[in-house]
Amino acid sequence: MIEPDAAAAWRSAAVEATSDGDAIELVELFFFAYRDFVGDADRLLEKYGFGRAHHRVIHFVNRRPGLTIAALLDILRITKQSLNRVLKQLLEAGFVEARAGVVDRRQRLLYLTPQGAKLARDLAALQSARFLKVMDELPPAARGAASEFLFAMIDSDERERVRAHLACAKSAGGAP
Amino acid sequence: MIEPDAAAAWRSAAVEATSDGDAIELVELFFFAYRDFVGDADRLLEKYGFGRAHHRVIHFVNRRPGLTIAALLDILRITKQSLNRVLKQLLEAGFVEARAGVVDRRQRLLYLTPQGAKLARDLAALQSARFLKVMDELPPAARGAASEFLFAMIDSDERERVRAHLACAKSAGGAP
DNA sequence: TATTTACGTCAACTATATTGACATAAATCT
DNA sequence: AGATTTATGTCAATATAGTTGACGTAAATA
Repeated sequence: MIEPDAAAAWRSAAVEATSDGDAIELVELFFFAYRDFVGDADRLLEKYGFGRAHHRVIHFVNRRPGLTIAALLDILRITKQSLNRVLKQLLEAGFVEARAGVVDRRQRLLYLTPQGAKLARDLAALQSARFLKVMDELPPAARGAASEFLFAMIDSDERERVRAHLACAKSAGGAP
Repeated sequence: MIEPDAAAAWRSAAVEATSDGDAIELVELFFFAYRDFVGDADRLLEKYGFGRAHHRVIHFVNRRPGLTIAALLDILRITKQSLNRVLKQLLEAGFVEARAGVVDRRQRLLYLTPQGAKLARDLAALQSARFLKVMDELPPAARGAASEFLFAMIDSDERERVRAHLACAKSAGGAP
């Protein structure tokens, strides 16, 4: 076999150097990959009458219980008015709850209710499943490269913040 | 040095197997990476009064000159009414032109005008630049893995179509 | 006490998508 | 040739997710 499959062909072509044409292909692959990636969750959210905006709130509150409004706005990069609309819906529907901050009572610390936690688990399971399947399909040597690649795609002046977010979420999610 | 950087640490952790927790990290990295990736183009489009929807049309018409409306709808997965709004703007602003199909005169074959082609080049340059920089930062062995990873992230029943699209665009873009 | 901070809210607007109905011209089937 | 299907355009109403700007309130802080 001269060309086992197209993915392998791209790979071998890109090992030495990456041309401008290859980069455009990556642009398109990224577009299609993200489209399908969010599609999984969209179908589940529809059953609850929620959209992607609700998903993002549920996701990040799940990852960092006790998140403040300001911190969430900083992650999502939207205005408080825009967040407030979806957050209000999630609060009223009983998926998220807000407790007054203990150190600073102006802050509203966000937590998922059991119902919200279940939806978060279901959504995470869908999206994790895609990644786990992908990692299974990929040769072992390429697996770590995926996260390195995604991390490198983030604005360099944002990486430290993302790294801190991941580390914080890891400790928050891990210990009881 | 025990831990040169966080990306390498994730890599070594993921080489053997990918856990559920790792997958959630990938979900977040994908979110942040896509957010920053589209941000580049957004800032340029703003100067023209265009949005992401216009970008997608310009991108795919540039990649496949002579694309029909139906083919574009199939790629973008939106309704004709939604496409029509942005397409009309692009036609009126002189970035895209439509010629009647030669074999089937009902079809409107889409092409970029010189002005549209310039914007397409500028947008592509921005997004390619990010990928080229990323590929430069990544160890050579990880470069091909990026496209393999993105391709694997696409719905399996869609991959053939995407592969065909890339092959077609490659030949269309290459020859004069 | 004065000011700043964290957050909520009302209002108007934009961009992008949807569904549904209907129109037209060209291709194709019978 | 007439009937039907196909490719596309268009009008209208609606939904979601975002924006800017202005104003309010309670709590922390200078």
